[in-house]
Amino acid sequence: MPKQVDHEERRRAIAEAVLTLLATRGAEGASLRTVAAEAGVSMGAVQHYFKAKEEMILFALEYGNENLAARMRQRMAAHPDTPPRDLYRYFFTQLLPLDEESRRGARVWMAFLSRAAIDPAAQRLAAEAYTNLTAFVRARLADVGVPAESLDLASHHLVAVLEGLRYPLLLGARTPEETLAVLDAQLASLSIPDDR
Amino acid sequence: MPKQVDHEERRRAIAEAVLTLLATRGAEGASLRTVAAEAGVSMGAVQHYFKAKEEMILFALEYGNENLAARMRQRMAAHPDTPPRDLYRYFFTQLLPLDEESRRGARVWMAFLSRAAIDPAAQRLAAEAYTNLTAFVRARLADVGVPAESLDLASHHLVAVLEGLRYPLLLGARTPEETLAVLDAQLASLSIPDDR
DNA sequence: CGTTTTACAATGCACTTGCATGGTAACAAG
DNA sequence: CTTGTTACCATGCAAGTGCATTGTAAAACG
Repeated sequence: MPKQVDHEERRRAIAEAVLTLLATRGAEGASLRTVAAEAGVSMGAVQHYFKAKEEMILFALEYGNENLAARMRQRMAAHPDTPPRDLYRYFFTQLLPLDEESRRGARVWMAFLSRAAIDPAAQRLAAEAYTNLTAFVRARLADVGVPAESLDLASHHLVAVLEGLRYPLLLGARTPEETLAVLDAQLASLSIPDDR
Repeated sequence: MPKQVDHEERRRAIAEAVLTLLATRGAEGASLRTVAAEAGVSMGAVQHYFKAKEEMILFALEYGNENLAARMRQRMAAHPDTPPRDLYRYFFTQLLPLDEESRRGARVWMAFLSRAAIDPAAQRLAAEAYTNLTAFVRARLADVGVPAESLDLASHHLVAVLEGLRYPLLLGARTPEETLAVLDAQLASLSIPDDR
């Protein structure tokens, strides 16, 4: 066997380039050539690791999702001593495009959605991402004592608010203050027991 | 002067074709040629009415927004005898992709958003559309007696919920029942006086 | 050593893209 | 009838697209 290369590592590096291009230049901006240039490799390399463009895009989107989820878990784990009550608002604000990193994520997610509206494979991926996010939010709400019988509705409701706050904020139709006010109102409406 | 043609009418007809293509084949599916074919005219005709593709797309998006707003107003006006209390939930459900027409609208709006993330002109248009929608929702909430001091927050909150319910429903990650349950929960949380 | 498999690189191809150009047909104004 | 303006249509073009093909260098294996 020839040159030993970490296959998956290379694919992830290319996926990073795809995500950057999706965020900065949109879906049309991610061609085989621009991706290769962004990743600093030749077009042949990209073709070597992905047999078709569709596979490349889908891999990048999936990678982006897993990566986001991993970073979230990592951040939650980085504060093991902080009680859930103090942590969960921080977690939810991380899902809003308030800094450059999450702005990029929101842009990628928009490109993802617009593709999912057309491409069934992307649609399945996006639906799965929604399911995972909802499950995660549900677990956070359970952490802070939202009663079991309202967990379904509360998590659906909160995910909708988070999703709906994202785009107006990203486009500048809302200020961060207005956005956070709505988030706080939503969190306040949850039936959280205030035991110390 | 030559053949008398309703200039604006032709542009709107082409805009309809653009919206159809955006909804069915996404942003990449709306090329000058496909638009011409969808509208049943030659490519030269499209070029005659729009000097550049960007102008065509932006016009179509603007037209789509105005059209949606007009249809909404028309539907509200079609029931002049119904009290606001009974009308406003109907109005809000119309903004969710529950039937084919509003599903098309939601798909167009997604294409709009993904373009707005890249193109500043589209961004301005989209931000304006959010502002208009929020103002309209605010007026509806005022109609049903939401107190003045909570109108800002309530309208922002409700718009976020509507926006956030749209995409998971469109992608099949939520059922219509789950979606409407969240909407009803949001409406129930408003401080509406229940006079008689 | 030689062979084989992997990891690219370079180029070519058919196709689509937005746009420019040149022409033509129709109709109103003089 | 002539002229001028409008409303197209047909075609051409450079650039970009995804993908196939071919070539090459390197390293593990016999």
